[in-house]
Amino acid sequence: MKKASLKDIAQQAGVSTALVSYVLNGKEKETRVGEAIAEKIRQIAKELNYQPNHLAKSLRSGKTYTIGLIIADISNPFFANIARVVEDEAKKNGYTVIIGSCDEHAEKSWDLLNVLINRQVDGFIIVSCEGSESQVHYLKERNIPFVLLDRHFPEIQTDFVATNNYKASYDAGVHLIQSGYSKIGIMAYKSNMYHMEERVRGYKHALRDNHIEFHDSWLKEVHFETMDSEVRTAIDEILASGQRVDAMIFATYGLAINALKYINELRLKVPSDLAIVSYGQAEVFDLYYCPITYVQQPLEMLGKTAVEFLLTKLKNPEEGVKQILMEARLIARESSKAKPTAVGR
Amino acid sequence: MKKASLKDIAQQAGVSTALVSYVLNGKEKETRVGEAIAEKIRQIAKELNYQPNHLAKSLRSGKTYTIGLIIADISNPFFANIARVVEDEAKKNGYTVIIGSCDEHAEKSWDLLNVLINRQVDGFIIVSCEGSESQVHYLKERNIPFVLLDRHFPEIQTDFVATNNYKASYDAGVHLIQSGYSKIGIMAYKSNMYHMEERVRGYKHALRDNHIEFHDSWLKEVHFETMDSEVRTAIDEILASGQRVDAMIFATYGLAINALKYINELRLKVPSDLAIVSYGQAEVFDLYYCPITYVQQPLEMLGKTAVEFLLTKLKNPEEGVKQILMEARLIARESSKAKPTAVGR
DNA sequence: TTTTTTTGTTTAAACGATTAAGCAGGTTGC
DNA sequence: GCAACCTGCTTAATCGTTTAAACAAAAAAA
Repeated sequence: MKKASLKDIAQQAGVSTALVSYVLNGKEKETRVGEAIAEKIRQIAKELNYQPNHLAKSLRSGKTYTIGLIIADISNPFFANIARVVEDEAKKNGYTVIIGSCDEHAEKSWDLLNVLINRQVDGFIIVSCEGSESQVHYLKERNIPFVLLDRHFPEIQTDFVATNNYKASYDAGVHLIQSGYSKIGIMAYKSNMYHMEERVRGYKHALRDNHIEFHDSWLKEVHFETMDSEVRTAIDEILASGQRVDAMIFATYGLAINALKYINELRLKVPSDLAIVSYGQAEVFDLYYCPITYVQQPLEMLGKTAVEFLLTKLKNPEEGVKQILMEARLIARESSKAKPTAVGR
Repeated sequence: MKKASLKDIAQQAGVSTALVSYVLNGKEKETRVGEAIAEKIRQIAKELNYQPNHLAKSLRSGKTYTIGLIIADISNPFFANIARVVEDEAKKNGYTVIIGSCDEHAEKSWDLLNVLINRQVDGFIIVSCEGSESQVHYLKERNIPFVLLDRHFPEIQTDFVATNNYKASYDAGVHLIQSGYSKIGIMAYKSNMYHMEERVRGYKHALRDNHIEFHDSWLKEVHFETMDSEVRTAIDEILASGQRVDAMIFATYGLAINALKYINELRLKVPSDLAIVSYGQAEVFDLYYCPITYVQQPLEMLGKTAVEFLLTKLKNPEEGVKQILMEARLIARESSKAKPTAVGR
């Protein structure tokens, strides 16, 4: 059973395809189609279960009603959740999303970008990875609409929707300090991505503003690709250091997971041996024997707003640059509970 | 800067678009294009950074090199992992995946199906939900290639790739029994989906084969939509019953998560108060204070095989029906460790 | 020299839609 | 009675490709 096309309907109705198109697109009034023939066309369309061919429509109109979503990894719960929000929000507006995982790899990201551009997506929502500045510039030059999500490049003027990571880390630091911890480490990715730097900067400022001297050994930066092993040595080091930390901030979900596994192996007790605050969001944090304090990013709003920005841009390409930093919320749990032995406050 | 088309290249080279198409598709030999002109065309194509328009190609060829993946929810780690495997495997073969989440809702699933059919996907990989039999029949009638993944309808003859759920549950049951538990409950979705029934059936047979009488109160079926509250009452009941269970099997990840939260609230100790085996797969199971024994489904193989089945079907639509049930592996952990008070063995 | 074959290229239809423009035939206005 | 306007429809171009078929010119075979 071949799919019915406009032509098939036209033939059955004994009219031209133009009329069929008009009627089926609700333009019968403007184009003065006879009421009787219109009804007949609708009838036949229903009988043949006519479904318009999106490819043809898109080729003609230049609009595919498709948006490309480039993220690091769909199997990471943070991105999976974001993706879900984006999918739903897009669908609400008649758009379809194509998701691509680039594994924090600029090259894969380029590939994805090109594949999706060839597929004529109308625009992109992108969680940029390190070294992908050129891709952003390319999109700007080519005048392809896009919105950066979760991460952005401050030196490049673009639309973006992200979290105020500085503030989030600052809050996390202050929270730990107020809970009586004073030797606070942080683990982050080795990266010059702005959002990562901000996460570290916020933490440092929290220390500074509370008159705690920062020690270089407290900052552990690991490579994304070799995270599994590096996290372990990093933990070993940070615990062995002269200034052994009593609390740690993990700048991403992946780091926290790896660290927690190792911490369990070491039989360290959270929070008595080590207090913890992490970025990210997942069931683990609730179900861990000692529920983990975490930085709750406004996932839903991030995703929705990104879609919204992109869609308005698609409607009105001339509109000005839209940028927004959303505030995260620190969800305090057991893993950072006030130190019983705290003397200070 | 408009995108360069075949026509643009043809104009610059002073030839017809046909030649350009031939050269750029590597058909210069068969179609005897002059070597000099061919080189010139390639040169100009590179200069203009020509990227073929996928829409036009697809419209002409009837192939989009796109496959639709319909799952319950991309934010569920099981599906997210599957999706990732499918994405990678598809990309390897030059295909793009469009993912849709239907929330176990037959109606949403229909919507997705139609949207994707209109977008002319070449075929589908579908994790069917309850009540979607008609959709499967529709695809068969319309002769649209598809493979069912993870779930299937035994009464409908289709390609499928799934787990041997009967065996998996049977193994889970036997494992618990051998570990000294004898009052074993199971929580599943209220559903007449085959995979769910098999999970219950395997469990029942494990009891039967080990001369343990099954009690109706040991089987708790909850509705997917109202899972949050129903799981709690189910746990309350199964623990209050005359035949209080000492172990439980959770037939899905979602059920386990909800149950564990409640079990934590109740301050029940796993496994001493209640041993646990669960389906699903996620970091939680590793990091729970008492690592959870779980049924490890061969995610990677499931996804890869589904793509493989679909692609061979796309290449050769006439080929016979392909069905495969893969074996799961029980990963035994603390949550089902041998009962210290066990008398039997 | 004429016919056939080969070579290199163009033409044009097709995929399935949209839409500006054209064209009869009927009404209305003056 | 003739221009102007409506009404209801068709024609044909277009989007960017692919590809069978046609074609002209040159080379080979007769």
